Amino acid sequence: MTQLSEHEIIRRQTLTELEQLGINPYPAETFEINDTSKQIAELYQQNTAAYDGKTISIAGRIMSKRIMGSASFAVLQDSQGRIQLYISRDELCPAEDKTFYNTVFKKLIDLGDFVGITGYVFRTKTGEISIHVQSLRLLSKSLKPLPVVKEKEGELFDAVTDPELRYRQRYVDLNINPASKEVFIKRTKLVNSIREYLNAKEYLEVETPILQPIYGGAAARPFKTHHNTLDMPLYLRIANELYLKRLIVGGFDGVYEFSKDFRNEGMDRTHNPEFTQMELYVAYKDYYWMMDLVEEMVEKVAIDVNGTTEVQVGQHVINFKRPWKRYTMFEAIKEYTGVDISEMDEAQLRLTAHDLKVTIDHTMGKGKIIDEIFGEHVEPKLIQPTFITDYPLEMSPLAKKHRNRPGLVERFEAICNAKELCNSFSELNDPIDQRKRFEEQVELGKRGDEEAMVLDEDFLRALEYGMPPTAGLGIGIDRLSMIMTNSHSIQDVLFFPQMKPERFD
RNA sequence: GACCUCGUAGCUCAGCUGGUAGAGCAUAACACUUUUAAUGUUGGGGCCCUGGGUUCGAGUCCCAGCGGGGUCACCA
Repeated sequence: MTQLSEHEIIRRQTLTELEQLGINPYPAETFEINDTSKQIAELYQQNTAAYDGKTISIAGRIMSKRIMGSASFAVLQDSQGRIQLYISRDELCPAEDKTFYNTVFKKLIDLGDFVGITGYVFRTKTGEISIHVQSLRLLSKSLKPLPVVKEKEGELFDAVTDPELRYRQRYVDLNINPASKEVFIKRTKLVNSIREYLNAKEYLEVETPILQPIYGGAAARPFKTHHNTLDMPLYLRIANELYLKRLIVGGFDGVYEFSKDFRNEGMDRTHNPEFTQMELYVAYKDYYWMMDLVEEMVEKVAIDVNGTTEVQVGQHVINFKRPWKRYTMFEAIKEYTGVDISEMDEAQLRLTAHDLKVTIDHTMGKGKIIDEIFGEHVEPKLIQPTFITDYPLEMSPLAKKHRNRPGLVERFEAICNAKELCNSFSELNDPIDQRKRFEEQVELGKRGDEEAMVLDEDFLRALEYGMPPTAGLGIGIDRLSMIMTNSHSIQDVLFFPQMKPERFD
């Protein structure tokens, strides 16, 4: 343990003093609550009479104290917000003995302590809805001082903005930064919104393994672990695609999963080693159908989370109202570079890339070069939600070949705020083609591509039994949350983002 | 991985061309019966991220490390 600060020493002393006065700083008995700060503020605002003669009982942390002799004001923060307390000595201590007010309340109750209070609602001279306290009970003592953030007319003073403190000690951040709390409430609304939408269509929410003997479904480096009893390596999943498709083979028409996936790669403001995806597979559908679904679902999410289809994101206002623009990848490149590459061979593509100042190397094939041109010249310009369709075959080993465009697959991504929002295709259900594509991946792996896919015999066996035509979708929940909450960094939408260990010396 | 940048009291931050540590809030004591960034008076509180170096002297300059943030690269 680190050395105690002056504040911490003093708070430990007050613990002893409380005990000497017969007050348990961590009582076990339940304190019954019958209201919240938010409800009181809203209801009293509308109808003062609603609280006539009513004794309310709420609990939370003391966030500030203003003592003026034998009367005091304090601010109580509960899960819903804050409300002012008015405490008068002679009401808290009607008898001769004023110890509870003079000593316990004034000196031994600190900022951050949890208290339960009863009293009645009124409005102060200055018009603030407050609680006239009749009884106060310590529910839990705080031994470390929370940072004190003050506020006047919406302006914050001494707000804690240090990202390190906010991410490492999220419990502190949530207590003192209401905006931070709001982000996480919105994230949950977003997840609920998607779930409602998919449940209404009667798709089945399922769970599939996180520990997998063979990882698959995406191009990424996995985390490896080991099972002791079986004495075998296991991988943390990088995607759940292959398991969900097995369920479509098994006869479900629509399955989805919110899944934590793990990728052992670089970290930056849009990548955390563990992240959440929602993957959906629907039988007898194709990627065109899935585009309609994504538009409808994300539009609903925007409304459920923010009440409108328009969301402020950085400098832009992004509008999720349907319909979204749709381009094939070739059309998009032509639109933003003026060059039509749809008929080019690899040599011509290399020249074009050079002309467009896109850096490429010799290991890149046709598909990769196209992807580089797109990534350099198109993606950064796509702010409003836009579908890009029909990707090069080489980049998409799990997608079905395009019905009438050779060399391409039936795949789309939705791009928004210059970032991929989701990825979807008409799923490859031809087991012979799938085996070939896996084998090509294995070749890439042998040549040193650490992200190449691994051949999954059991998955191929499943396809050989037959999988109906299926549309699949993966949508990044963290990225969508970032957009819907105007968050600059993925760390702002994860309660506990991954960080290097803190040192406690 | 490369480069840039930051690390000083519980919190927010000053600290000059190197001269021995400052403010506001918080905290402690006193006063105050409708305050609201409450106020007034008086105190206490620092391994200046860590370790080396230069120097008579380092919070400050140099090197290395640790941690955070950013840009780029890698990567979906």
